[in-house]
Amino acid sequence: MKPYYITTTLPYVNAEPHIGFAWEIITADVLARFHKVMGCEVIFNTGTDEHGQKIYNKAVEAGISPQEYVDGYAAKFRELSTLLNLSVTHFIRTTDPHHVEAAQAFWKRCADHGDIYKKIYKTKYCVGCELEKTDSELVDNHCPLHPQIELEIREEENYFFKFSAYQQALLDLYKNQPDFVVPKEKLAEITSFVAGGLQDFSISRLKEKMPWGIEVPGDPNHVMYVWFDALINYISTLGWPDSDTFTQFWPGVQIAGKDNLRQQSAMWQAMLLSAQLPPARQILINGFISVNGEKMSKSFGNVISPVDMVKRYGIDGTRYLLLSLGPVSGDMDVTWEKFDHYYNGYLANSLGNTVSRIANLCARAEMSLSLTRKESVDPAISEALETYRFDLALESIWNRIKNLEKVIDEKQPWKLSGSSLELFLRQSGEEIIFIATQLQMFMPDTAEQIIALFTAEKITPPKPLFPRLS
RNA sequence: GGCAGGGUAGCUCAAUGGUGGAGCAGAGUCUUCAUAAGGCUAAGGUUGUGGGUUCGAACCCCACCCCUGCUACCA
Repeated sequence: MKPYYITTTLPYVNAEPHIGFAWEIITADVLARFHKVMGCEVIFNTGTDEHGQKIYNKAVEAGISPQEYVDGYAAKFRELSTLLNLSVTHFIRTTDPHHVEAAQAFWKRCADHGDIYKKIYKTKYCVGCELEKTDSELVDNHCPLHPQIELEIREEENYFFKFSAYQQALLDLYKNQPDFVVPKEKLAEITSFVAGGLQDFSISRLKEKMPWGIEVPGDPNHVMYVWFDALINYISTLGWPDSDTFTQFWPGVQIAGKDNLRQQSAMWQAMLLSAQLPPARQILINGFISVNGEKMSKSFGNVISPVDMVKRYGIDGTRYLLLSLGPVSGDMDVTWEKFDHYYNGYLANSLGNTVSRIANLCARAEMSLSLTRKESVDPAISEALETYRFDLALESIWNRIKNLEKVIDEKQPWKLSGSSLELFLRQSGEEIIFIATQLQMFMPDTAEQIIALFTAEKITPPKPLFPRLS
């Protein structure tokens, strides 16, 4: 069987699971299920990114050990698989012992290849905040919170990765593989970034200042910078360095948010090249979800969590609403009102109601139809999924539902009887089973329920699949 | 500032040189098998602005206005 490997990015565990990540992982799930249906052996990876300064600070703040802190969040992210009915096969935590070993082995390979060196790293420090500041945080080269205080320059010795050595190799990769990053605007963006010149980046932190990380091999005074360690999960989860699974499944497809473009499609690829491993097969970049035109944030109080969505719309309702949002490449704006509107229109009134109509007609007729399921994927759907247009795939399914509704109105089966009624019920029953079969990747439970309903010995009037919201 | 993408019906978007389309919302109408669901019909656009090329422009060219993203060490 052909191997197919897909992975999400690992969410950083300093907050509750976010709707944007739910979107990312649901699209990954559809791709995983799709490839499985197409006959591939599938590995679907996700997990949690657990090291670094922010987590360390939060743990200290909460008065618990970093490990306790991340254990709590890792459990919550693991629950997403159940919450959203995901076909995840691998869940990796960057604190897993195997990942730690793999990260150290990876570091050694980069070092052996001559791509890691020590350098004095200058940081800007605001005495007012007692914090290091990055350039992007500064206004006019001053801390925005303490503009009257001059920033101190502090120096520390860090390990650096020779990112700059991979400029040409990355440009060649983008050129030779025009679908390496999708959508293509993002490939253009990363190409222009890399073409503009690369600076080596620091990949370690002094342990005495920030101990929560993987120890640098051969230097107990340093831990790896969280990015360097986290990216390696994509192969450590496959058992790298010593594993047949790795050789069989790598390279794979990576899904990431647009804020991750550079890390995934440039830094990580350079790291792989340095370790003399093949680059990823493809990076799929998705946009952000905003709420009513505003960025989702706790301070605005407008956060929509996947848990809340599932409570209101059910698992498959949530999956549908997120998948139908639109081309995953762009940003999408949502509101609860819009979600309700689409839920009622597409799920309750269209799909759910059509299933009820036909099932009721069948039940009244008391005929034995003996319908059976047939596995097949509509070419329109595989075509849409090859280009990651989840919205178009769903649209093509809903066109069939709409058409079925038209046929019901035209044929007026409630006025039919005998063989003409049987013919109608058989045809529409087969059509609804076909529709449900197409829905399997998107709404697995709903699909099974519909198929079970219509392949039953005796078809009975069902409960509403998606009760209308008032 | 530079680079990239975009501005089409009230809303979300489709249509890349040949009579501007769909869904949703709103209007009218038919129907009752169904979750007060469904079908049909009509209406709705000077395609951001100004110029140009062309027999013909939403589409190509020039200028301008507006929106979004990127312009590296935040995980």
